[in-house]
Amino acid sequence: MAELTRSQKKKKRTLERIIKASYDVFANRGLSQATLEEIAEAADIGKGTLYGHFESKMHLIAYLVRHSVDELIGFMKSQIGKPKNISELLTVMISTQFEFFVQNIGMFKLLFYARALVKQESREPQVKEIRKELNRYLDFLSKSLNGNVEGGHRKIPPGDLAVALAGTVDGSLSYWLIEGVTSEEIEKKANFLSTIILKGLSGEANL
Amino acid sequence: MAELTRSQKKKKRTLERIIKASYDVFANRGLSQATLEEIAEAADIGKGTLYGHFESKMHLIAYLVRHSVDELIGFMKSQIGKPKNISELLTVMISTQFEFFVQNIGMFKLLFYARALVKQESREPQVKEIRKELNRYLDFLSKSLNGNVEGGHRKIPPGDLAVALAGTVDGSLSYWLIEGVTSEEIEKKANFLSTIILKGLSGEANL
DNA sequence: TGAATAATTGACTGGTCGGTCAAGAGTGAC
DNA sequence: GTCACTCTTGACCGACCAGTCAATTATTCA
Repeated sequence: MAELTRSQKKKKRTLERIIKASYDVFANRGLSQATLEEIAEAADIGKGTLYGHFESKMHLIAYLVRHSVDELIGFMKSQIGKPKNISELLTVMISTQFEFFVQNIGMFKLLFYARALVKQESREPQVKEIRKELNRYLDFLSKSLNGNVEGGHRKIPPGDLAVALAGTVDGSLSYWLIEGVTSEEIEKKANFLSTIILKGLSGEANL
Repeated sequence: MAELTRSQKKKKRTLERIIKASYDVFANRGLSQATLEEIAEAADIGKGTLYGHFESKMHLIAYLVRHSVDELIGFMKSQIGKPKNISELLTVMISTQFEFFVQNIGMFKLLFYARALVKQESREPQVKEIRKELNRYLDFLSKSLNGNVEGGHRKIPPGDLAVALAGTVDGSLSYWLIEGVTSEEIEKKANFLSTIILKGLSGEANL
């Protein structure tokens, strides 16, 4: 099953280097500013090698978005566990999201840029796929909010709740990053914000 | 004072056309994808004319960001008036922000792209100015939250409140735009979100 | 009117960068 | 070893685009 030849293993290692380098370069330089030469340089490989792994720059970006969403959802799942009531669930979901992004600023920036990208008209077919990935994340939040609560109909459509959650976390983070707030400070501020949102949501959520 | 020659009036009209066209093109195509040819085409002027009004593409972007922030702050000021308590103030500030952006999606997108831009390392000196503009908006929110309330110290630093406000509104809107939600729906959803945030903030704000 | 000044134009240029591909290096099987 | 196959490479190509500038058109004012 996992019998990889030396050649395949080498290729896999190269791929991993490409991914790591891509996150760094895209996060620091932006999707458009980042060049494939920069990425190749950062990954310490030749530019042509990139095309052995990805069809185009946009395919690479789409891959990274999918990868980020996978990681984010995976981490959320691992943290959500089996909370007893919606209040607990909301607390966990908000703080987990903050935690994940603070630990993975590169992914946060990438997803932020992706959110900008899908607002633009584009001839690139990959953009549609990227939009799908962002919606997949919202769907995951929706489902989690809907499924993990024991009975009782929701007054708030889960989709709206999901947007409120994701939007608040992402929006706040995006402003803090502009102000140059440090990770530690963000952690503290995020805590305070969690409380606020939680209070608001809980009240409305017919807790 | 306002004695403009015909020549100056013409130049002014051209400038207005450029600004209008720039918003359209930048909003729809993104800061990088948008080309000066497209903007000139949309404004129905020659490309060279752009350089009679702006030193460079980045200067144009910086101008638009400043202009958007001016408009946004102006509109907020006109709506805030003299609310009696913080609850009223918060309600007005949240809904006003939503209203402004729903009415001016182009400016919303531009400011969103600008928020992405300032996260990227860049050799362009104009980017620093754009960052300043975004912070100017946060400062305005801070000051409004701080100044317009009669006595009583705040438990929450106004700066954090400002980020919570702006972040929530911008973040939610950015997700709704991805989902393709219509203006009417946004207005309704925004209302609901206002309530949530308000409840959360008010509780915490020691109302 | 006509000379001076201001505004506008769009063909052109130089640099950048995504993508290509023929050549080379590494690996595997015999 | 050696042949076939896979992976990697970076010089090169063509498209694109910000920015320039000499020529053109419009305005001003005497």
